[in-house]
Amino acid sequence: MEDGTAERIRPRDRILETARDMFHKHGIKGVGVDAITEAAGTNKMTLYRHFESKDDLVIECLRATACSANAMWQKFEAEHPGDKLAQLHAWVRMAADCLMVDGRGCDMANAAIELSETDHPARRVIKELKQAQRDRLVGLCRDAGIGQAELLADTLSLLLEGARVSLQSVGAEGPSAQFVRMAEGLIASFRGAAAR
Amino acid sequence: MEDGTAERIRPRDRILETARDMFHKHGIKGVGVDAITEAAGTNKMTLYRHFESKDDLVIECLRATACSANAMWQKFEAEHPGDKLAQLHAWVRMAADCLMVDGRGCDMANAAIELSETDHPARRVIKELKQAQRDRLVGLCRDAGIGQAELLADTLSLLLEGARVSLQSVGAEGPSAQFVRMAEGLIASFRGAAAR
DNA sequence: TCTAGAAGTTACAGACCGGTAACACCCTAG
DNA sequence: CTAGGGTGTTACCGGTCTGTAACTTCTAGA
Repeated sequence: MEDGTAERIRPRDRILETARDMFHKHGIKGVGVDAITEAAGTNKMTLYRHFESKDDLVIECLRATACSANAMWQKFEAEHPGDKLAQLHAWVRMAADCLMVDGRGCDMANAAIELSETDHPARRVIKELKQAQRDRLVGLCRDAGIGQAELLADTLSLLLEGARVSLQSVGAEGPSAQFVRMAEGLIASFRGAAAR
Repeated sequence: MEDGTAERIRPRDRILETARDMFHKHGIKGVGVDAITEAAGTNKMTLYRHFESKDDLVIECLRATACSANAMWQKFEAEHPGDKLAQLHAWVRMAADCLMVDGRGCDMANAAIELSETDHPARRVIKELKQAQRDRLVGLCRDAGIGQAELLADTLSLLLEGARVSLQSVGAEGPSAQFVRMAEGLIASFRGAAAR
């Protein structure tokens, strides 16, 4: 009984995973709950037994995305324990890989753009989770011994955010192609300013 | 007859202007043609007499946006004739003002995110117009006598793009607040590198 | 003043949306 | 074996969406 059934994931998790994937690819308003449940091999009723509404599902997807991001940060620490500068370079490499493979932007940012209503419940969550990621990057820069850690972290944040959206509007041959060079140049520049 | 009727703009232009405003505020999928025509003080039939489809209207709106951007560039040249460096600083100031006053991102980028279908007719137009703006900024940097003009222009592009989306996700107190300092620092740094 | 074309009005088609109700089913824990 | 909770199925509600048809009204120009 432990075999075979182990293959079968709980419907709630299937829905969540499928929804994340479809929201990411087609946008939130671009995919309906029917399409999600069908792709997840279940039905609408089961979705609404596990999630209060589509908005609720969206929020849960965003939380799952933040959770994945957390795992990424833990991987940096595991691969370069204690070496904060190496972790920063790993962050740049991860960001670049993300640009190469994905083609579509950050789920949080995309959601923020799509859900333009200022009082939309997801906006609170997005702001909160984005703020947490920012704090994390600032902390990493500071621990790497960089002066003006906030400014570097914010600049890198904007560069990545811009690269992800530019990738969608201008394309892969656009400004985003230079992301790594920009990021590494900035880090070197900020490190040099501290040494001087 | 020239008075009074002069106030009344042609329905097509009213629709176009209203659509631009509403698409900008609520997104493309967030506003229907009925809402646009009502806000423009006309009706759906008139819209479909002037535009083949909603997609066609969207494309026309994007072209109008690009046209406004062109006017901005001409203003730079008019205010600082021949002084390309001053024009570059004016670009930074304009971008910052845009961040302050607007709160919502670039129409082209927003549209690219929202219209995720890779074969959507608007995507061609977006790519084309964004590419033109990029070329323009590269040209300005080069004419300002900056070495690695492409790299500076692309970095500034990504910074602005990132600031506009960050403004929507993290908020005004987020990384986008430092945009001017970042941009001016970059310009100074690239100018310094050329002088050295 | 007459006329042609532009614009307004109403109604509708067909599809999709989020969300719910009622009921049948299956599988597992006891 | 049985009871019950999780799941699947079907049908439906009210609303909104893009787009069209047929008809009336307005208005500018000759």
